[in-house]
Amino acid sequence: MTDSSRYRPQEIEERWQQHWQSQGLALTPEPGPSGADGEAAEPYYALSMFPYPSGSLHMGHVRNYVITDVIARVQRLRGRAVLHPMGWDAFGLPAENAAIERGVDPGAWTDQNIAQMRQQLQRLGLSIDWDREVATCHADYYRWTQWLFLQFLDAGLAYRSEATVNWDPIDQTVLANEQVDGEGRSWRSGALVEKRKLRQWFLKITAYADQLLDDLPKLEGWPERVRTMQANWIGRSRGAELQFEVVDADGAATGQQIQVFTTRPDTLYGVSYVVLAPEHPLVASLTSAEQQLPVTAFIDLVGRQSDQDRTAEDSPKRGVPIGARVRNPANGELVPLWIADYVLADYGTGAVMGVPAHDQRDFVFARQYELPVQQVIIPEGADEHAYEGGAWTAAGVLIHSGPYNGLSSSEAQQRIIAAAEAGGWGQGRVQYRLRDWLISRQRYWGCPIPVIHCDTCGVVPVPAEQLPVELPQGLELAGKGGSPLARLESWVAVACPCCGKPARRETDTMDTFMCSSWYYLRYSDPHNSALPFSRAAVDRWLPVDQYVGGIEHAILHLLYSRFFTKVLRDRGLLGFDEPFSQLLTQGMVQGITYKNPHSGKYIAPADVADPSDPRDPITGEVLDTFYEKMSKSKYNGVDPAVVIDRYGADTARMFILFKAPPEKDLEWDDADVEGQYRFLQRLWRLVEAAADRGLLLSPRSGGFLLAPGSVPASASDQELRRAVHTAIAAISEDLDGDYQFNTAVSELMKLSNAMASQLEAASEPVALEALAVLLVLLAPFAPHLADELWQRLGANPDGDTSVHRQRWPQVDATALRRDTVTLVIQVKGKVRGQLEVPADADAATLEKLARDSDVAAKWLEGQPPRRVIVVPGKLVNLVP
RNA sequence: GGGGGCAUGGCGGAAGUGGUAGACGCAGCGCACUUAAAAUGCGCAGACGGCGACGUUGUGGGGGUUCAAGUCCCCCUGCCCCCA
Repeated sequence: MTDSSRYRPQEIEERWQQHWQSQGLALTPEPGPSGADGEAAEPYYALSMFPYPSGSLHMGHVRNYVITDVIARVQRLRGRAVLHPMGWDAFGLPAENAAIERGVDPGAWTDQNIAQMRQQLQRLGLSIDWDREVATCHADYYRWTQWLFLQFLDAGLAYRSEATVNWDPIDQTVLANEQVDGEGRSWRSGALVEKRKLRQWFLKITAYADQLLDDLPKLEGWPERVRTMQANWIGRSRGAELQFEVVDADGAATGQQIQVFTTRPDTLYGVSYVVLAPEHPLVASLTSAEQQLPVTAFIDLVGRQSDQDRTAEDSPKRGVPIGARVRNPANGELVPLWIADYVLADYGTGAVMGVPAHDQRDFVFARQYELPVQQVIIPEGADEHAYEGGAWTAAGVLIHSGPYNGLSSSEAQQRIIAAAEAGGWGQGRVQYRLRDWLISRQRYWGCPIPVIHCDTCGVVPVPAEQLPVELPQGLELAGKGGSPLARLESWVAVACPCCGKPARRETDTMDTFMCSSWYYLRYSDPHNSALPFSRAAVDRWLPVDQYVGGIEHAILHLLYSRFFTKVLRDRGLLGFDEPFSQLLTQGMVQGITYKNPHSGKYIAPADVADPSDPRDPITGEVLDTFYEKMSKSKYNGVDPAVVIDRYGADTARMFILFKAPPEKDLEWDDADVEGQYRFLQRLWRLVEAAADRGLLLSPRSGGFLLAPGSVPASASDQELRRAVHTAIAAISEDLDGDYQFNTAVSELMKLSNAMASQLEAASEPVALEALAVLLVLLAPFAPHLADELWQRLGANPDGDTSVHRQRWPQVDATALRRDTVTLVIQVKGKVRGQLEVPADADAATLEKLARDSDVAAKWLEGQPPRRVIVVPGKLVNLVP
């Protein structure tokens, strides 16, 4: 073989990328009748979660965009009109921090990063329609984020309110609940979040809690896990709101009421105290003179704790009585009123009834402060003395509950709620864990909230025709002390759009998740300068057919986007209920990681001399070896650019698709990358050798398949054809709905193996069919190599019949047919032998063949089988 | 504590509705080519026993249903994720 015909990806990939661009292969066609054949092109929308433009592409990005690219390319080959766009989630703190640290302009810094990442992405050979690119930090995009905010405001779904909020002391801003993790830390800075009472903007996502929850079962194309996570997050619980009268020292009603929320109204007779959150508004007025001091001290103490610390089940429960009593509305009993750390002001009514016998937290609390424990529920069928100890929190049968004795928990709940509603002391209520979405941020690099504060008119929206409210440029950013925009007096001071008097701009910017909650809608109509998108465009392309991204967005981004979609639907701006039909949550890309177990230090793989016996290069200690998400601090990252330089994008793509199923974590392994490179080289040699022998494809597009039903004369031709059509069937199935790229690649390998041994003996039409099918099936995975070989086979002499313009091949069922099949003979369920039998033999024939076989003779020892099970085409089981 | 998911060779992973476990690849071993190596090609390869044809055993552990279980049911163990 001449040297010039070796597979050198470095020499072909960039050329094809440029060629595809000049041919407009990735541009979004208008759906509808298209092409000479007049076939209707159905729209297909393939979308990856857009990246934050950090400036450098990592392997997680590569995996994400390659998966979506394969899907987009397959759909094009299947004749769909494909929308496959890309954009940038470009507002956010890294740009602002870079500005503070290095004195650069955040906008310029971001644009430079975008340019750099776009170039890195293009090296992967992605079929992205760059004409539809968006960046959330550009005014022609955020103008519409502001416009949409005003829609929320107009709908009564955006409001400003004073609330106890999460404050990130490092990033100097507030955060939404969704952005605080289980340990009470900021999702971005990792700082322990503090509680502050501030006046902030919220979106009323709770108004859509029911819909967001009830529509989850419709999302059949979503992983069960994500749906469960969202359901847990919304956390709907049904219960009751009950009123306890406050009484004075003599037991006379004072006229004040305490409202408690409970999911267990059936335990009402077991109440031995009532607890208020320390922040509850009635605490001050109800505290008795002698309890004043301890109550004040306690409130001060609790103020320094996080919600997580306060409500964790294993943390100690603390509280103080405030010196007042309330009356149980069911039995008239007087019980003390306490405040305690485990009750939160903004959850439910900020007050709970203490039922130590049937709630674990109440139980711990009651034990600690020697409050009475009254059992009112017993397990069904148990006697009332059978249980003693921890709280019995399950449902059961009521005791010590007056008229409700003997009822089941669920029946008692209904009756007690009914009694409360009739008696005017409570009602049934649904409670959510979901809080309203806090969207204001005291930072510069975000989308300005388009309202103006006027002393006369109050909060005035900026008129739509004055949008965008542009971010002022050239600001001095300090990173401390409130919103930077607030210090820019020339920007803040404006005339009220309503009355014309001097007024002040809102200086908070929006949470970046606002910007990312609607970008997938903008791609349908990215250049619209009159609206964020036209109803026609958005309804044509959406919902997104396939969305691909990381599981880390299971709650935040996906919940917010669903919320946006439902609100915009109710505003008549779009006509569907859910934004994403199918969701694929791809696993992480992990790198091999070495860690010194004693010092805890990470060691770079390059410093480990012998990977089979990894040791610390300095101390010689044996290192721990494991796979973990790639990151700089662990020295376990692999730079995509280095891999592409060395092996080409096609190898990187193939490796990443083959190594693991898409939703599982993927362990990066250089040896496997080499293996993948070898496979592509084998393909190259296989096709080149065929071309050298004069096997050439005519440029006619789509005409490479043999007529359906063709049966070649020779057995070897039939065998090759069977391999070809088996591959078509298997790969088509792997790419249908739930994606199994790993097995699809392995089917390509099998086809290539079959062709390597059978192609030379094959007749020309069968060989050409095999070659063409191989390259079309390969095209979505290794697009450069497939197009190069397609051309080398003569199928693209003028450059306009690219392999990517072909049609996905159809399976010819006759090619899969066999004359004989291997029949497995089992004796008592164990495989004892096999027999070649005619493929069309009926059950009786198969049974006879099996009974008469040597295997039967050997294992049945002359005894006739008691029973025979025949699975036609598969096996015969002889049971002695 | 509640919920969701997972467990298959040395490794990554395959196995429509129960029907030949280990496809495909990596690592490994043998052979060919080579002065040699690399590359390439051909072959072997779950474990145990046997020179062999074969046999036994085997999908985290234990039980069950079935002619037949990686797959279905029950119990247990371990790991991951979400919510407390």
